[in-house]
Amino acid sequence: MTVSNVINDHPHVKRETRDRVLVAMARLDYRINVAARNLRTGRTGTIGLAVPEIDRPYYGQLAAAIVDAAAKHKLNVAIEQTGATRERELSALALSRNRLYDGLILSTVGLGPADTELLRVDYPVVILGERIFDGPVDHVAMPNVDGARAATAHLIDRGCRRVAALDLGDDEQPGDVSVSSLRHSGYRQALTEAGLPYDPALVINLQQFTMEGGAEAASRLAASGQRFDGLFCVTDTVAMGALRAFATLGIRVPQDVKVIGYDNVSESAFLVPSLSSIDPDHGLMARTAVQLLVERIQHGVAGRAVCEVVGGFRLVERESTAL
Amino acid sequence: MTVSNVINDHPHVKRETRDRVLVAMARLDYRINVAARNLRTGRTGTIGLAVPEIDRPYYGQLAAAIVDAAAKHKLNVAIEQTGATRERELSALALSRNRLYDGLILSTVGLGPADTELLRVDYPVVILGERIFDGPVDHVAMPNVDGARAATAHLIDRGCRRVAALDLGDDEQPGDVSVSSLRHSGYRQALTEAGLPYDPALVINLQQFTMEGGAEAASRLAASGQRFDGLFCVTDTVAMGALRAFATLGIRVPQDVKVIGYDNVSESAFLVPSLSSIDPDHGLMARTAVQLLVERIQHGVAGRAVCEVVGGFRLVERESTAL
DNA sequence: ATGAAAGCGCTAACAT
DNA sequence: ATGTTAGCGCTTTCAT
Repeated sequence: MTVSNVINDHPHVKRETRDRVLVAMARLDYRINVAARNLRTGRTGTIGLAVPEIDRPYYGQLAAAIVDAAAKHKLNVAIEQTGATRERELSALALSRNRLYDGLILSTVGLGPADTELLRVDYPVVILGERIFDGPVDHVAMPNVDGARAATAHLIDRGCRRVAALDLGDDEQPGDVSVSSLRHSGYRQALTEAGLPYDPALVINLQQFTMEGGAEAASRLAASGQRFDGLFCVTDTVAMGALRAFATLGIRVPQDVKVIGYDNVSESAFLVPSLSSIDPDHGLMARTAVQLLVERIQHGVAGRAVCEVVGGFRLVERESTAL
Repeated sequence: MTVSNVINDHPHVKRETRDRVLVAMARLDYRINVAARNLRTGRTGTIGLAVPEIDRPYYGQLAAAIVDAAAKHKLNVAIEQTGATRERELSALALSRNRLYDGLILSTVGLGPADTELLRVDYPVVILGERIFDGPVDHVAMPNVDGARAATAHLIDRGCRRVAALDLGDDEQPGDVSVSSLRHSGYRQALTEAGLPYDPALVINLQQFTMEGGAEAASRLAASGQRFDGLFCVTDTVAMGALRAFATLGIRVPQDVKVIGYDNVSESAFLVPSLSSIDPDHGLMARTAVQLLVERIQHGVAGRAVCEVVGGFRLVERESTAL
């Protein structure tokens, strides 16, 4: 017991006793058994992070920020890949429920508003991303609508009059709060505010939010014969694919078309041309998500009212939208 | 006990009994307590993955592959960021020693040959990367020398006669087996084999293996006044920075300089110009590393002789080295 | 300031 | 096929 007190830095241990214990520990090459401690305390010291795919720049950079933020609370981070499927997002939830993790940060993409009730669980969860509003758990959201509006307004401000978009358009159910539909509505708002018409022919539906998807959609846009002088892309990764496709097609950026993305991943500054983007401050989002989770872990799941945090953003102007 | 047998799919449970147990479990919303199982079995079902930074494309893509490979063995993956420092690589080792993980895949960058003995631990470890040869643990290595030689030979084959390199040069201790020095020696070998002189003025030392580092080093190379018509970069990420710097400086790729990288990260195919690279087959490396670790976990750390696996590679030709 | 007792929830080994 | 016993290594509680 005194050994336990020494290990956990409890007071009421005589200096000399502590030293004797420490010497013995060193001599025996003693290692604490984390599993036994977990069983006894009910805590694991690990939080789960479920993201669609860790090899996408956006999630990689988010994960790095979360690992750092968690380390400040002495928490480890276990990463789960959900492949953006509803099923595997639910299975990530189940793992936490098994007390493998003290809490879970879940980047929702597959879960929809219909799944709200499934999130009503008795252990700490923070949603990072969209698709579920007014759910039963804390939520750290990006300024999707405002950011997309600012991005589109920036294109218009730079003289674009036929602004296209690569996203999922209005393809989804009403009431949809996916990242794509939120950003899409920001795009539409900016057009309206500038007195420009919304032309569905300028909205190209992506197959996936990847570089491949962006390149393919941009090629379809160019092949459609529609005139366009600006392009809003739902993510920087998609924009990267679009820039590549335009280069192949001989479409010059920014001379022929100005392009802007969303996320401001670190690659964007190094593209040719460098990519203008909306920077939602990943670091702050990560710190906030971890902070909210830690509060739930420490004060119980019902410790305070559910809260919803929406971050700010910054418009980063680069070559792809230069005059 | 019968409940335990049902949970673990043991045989010798009557069908009817099993069903009764399952019904009761559902009714009580029973969740297995992983911590208790861990304590009893001595396994956690989680392996650790320690990489310098998860937000670098190379490590992100490696991590994704490892998470997938581990999932096939029903293992979770916890990610540790070491920041490429020796100290934090050692601390990742310590965490596993505390039985937090069943084993550890360690991407060494900071640990050197002098630390070989520190790896002589009594739990499963696989080294993924370089810097420690003939160590006491299994090792999955890349074909650094051969790959770099093939990359450089490709530049020469494309007509380059003054081939520069961005890496750490010969700056390090003799006997160094860092990724950089291995690739550097491949670069030199290719020059020698082609009968070209090795010119230290064409080797620019990187501050860091990042896009920023690559851009800065490429600018220094251009500013040095040295003529060069080819550039071997120690990683694709560094090459991405170099391509960006050349664009800023008005140096055309591939007309003025041909550029090749190493790693074949997925971004490389989408750059403008797209980047030629050496593809070391991350998926295979990841599967091999997990396989080796699982064997150690299942059959004990001393189950078989230490083994060293070096993967193959593929030269991927893209626009940056076109004629 | 130190220690004795109890038990977290599971499963290996051993009856029955 | 099912049940009993014991104990993994720690920490909370309660003596001393």
